[in-house]
Amino acid sequence: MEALPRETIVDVLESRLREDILAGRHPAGSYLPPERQLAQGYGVTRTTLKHAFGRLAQAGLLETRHGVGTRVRDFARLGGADLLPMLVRHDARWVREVFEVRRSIGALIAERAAVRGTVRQRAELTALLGAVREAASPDAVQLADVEVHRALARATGNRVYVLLTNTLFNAYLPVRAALRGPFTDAEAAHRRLAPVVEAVGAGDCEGAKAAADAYLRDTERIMLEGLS
Amino acid sequence: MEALPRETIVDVLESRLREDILAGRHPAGSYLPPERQLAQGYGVTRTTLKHAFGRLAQAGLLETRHGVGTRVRDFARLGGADLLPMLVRHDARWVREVFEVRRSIGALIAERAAVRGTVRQRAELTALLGAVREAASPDAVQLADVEVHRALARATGNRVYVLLTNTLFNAYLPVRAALRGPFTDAEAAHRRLAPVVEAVGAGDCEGAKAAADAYLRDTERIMLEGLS
DNA sequence: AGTGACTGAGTGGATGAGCCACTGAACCAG
DNA sequence: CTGGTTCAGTGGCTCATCCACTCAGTCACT
Repeated sequence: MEALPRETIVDVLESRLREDILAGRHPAGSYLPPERQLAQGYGVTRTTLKHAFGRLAQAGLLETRHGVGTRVRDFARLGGADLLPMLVRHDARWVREVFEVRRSIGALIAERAAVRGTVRQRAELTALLGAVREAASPDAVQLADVEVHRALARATGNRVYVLLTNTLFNAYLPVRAALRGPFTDAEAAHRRLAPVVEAVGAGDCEGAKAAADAYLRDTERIMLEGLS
Repeated sequence: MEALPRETIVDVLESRLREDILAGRHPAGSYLPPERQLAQGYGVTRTTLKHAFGRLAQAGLLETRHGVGTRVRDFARLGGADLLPMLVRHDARWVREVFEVRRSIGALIAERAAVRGTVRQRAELTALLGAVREAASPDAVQLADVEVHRALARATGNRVYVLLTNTLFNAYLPVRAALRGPFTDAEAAHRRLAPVVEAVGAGDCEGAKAAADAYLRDTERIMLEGLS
């Protein structure tokens, strides 16, 4: 089974603050109330509040200066891709934009993987593709599918592609339950994905690019019509 | 002048821990020593240590479970692009991989911007390009150059491209002093970048892609030869 | 034997009082 | 007007203490 969900006070406080910020209740550039006051307002200790602040600062949402205060960063302008998970959770319209980028980058990755993938990596791809067909539940199919894409990214030989892929998946996985359309039928999912793996396996760079683009376009369509 | 450098204990402790993790002194999957023991080892309070832990957990390097312990995540496999800045700082070999990806994605962005950029955005690009030529110091040229690329990302109409661009810049800007080669001559920098802005302004999608690729290739070459 | 409740050691989570360090503005002396 | 001083307000950090969770071992009961 799954491990997981513990909700500590800091977790809750962090989400609460994040929501307040993303919803614009604390505009970019504005200063938050002093820690002592804010902590009292939320009914927590200053220490606890600071833990939440620390995380949000690390995420790029806040910026604190000793002796001055804590201010909301202009994350829409300067923020990095690690904000995506929280942005997607906060506003589903981001999903479409994520998909568009995912499609372009997915095609790039398939192309590179076809050129650079090692024999070992191609074999791994085939094995992981098989796992998609064998997966028992739609959820498992979805996760198996993700693993194939991670392996594709690794096969580019460029670790930055792996990180980017993870970033995009991190944005997508938390809301994946709503996007399960393409994975209800393991056989069909396997059929859609297979051409990509085959083209990469054959070292067919143009073919891999086209197959990846087609795969991502199909999957995206099915996901979004389920969302409507 | 710049604002900046405060080094709090938590900052130092965080870097120290991060180094220890990235260098593999705490292998992925292994548990860190208990907080009380570790805090004593570093000569700080447990509270302070926990602040540092919080940041690293947010960054995806650690994973804490109540009653069990704190464990090092397999960030190389599962980490997101937000790790890039620390990875680059820790090992310069990442820079080359970042550049390769930057080149591919930069071409994508230019292509989209040519198709989708609004009149207003094209005008902004021209203005920002002008600022590159006018910049007084190499450092200013470099930052003006970055602003042009941010604007290009905005012109795609897809906010995810903006975030990705920021992520890649976040990886690059902390070490930018070592990569100033292309920006010592403002006039030359302007000359290299101009074709991209022009093609985007003209709505020439193929041309923009080619120009961006050429620009990024040139810049990258100059940077890396300065690096040896 | 097998089952299930109980217990205790070890872990992280949270608190609140207290002090230190920094910033900026107001003030004041030159 | 300039430059130093003061002070109120802010975040940084520590400490001592308690709470909550996990896990493995125990032990009585079946």
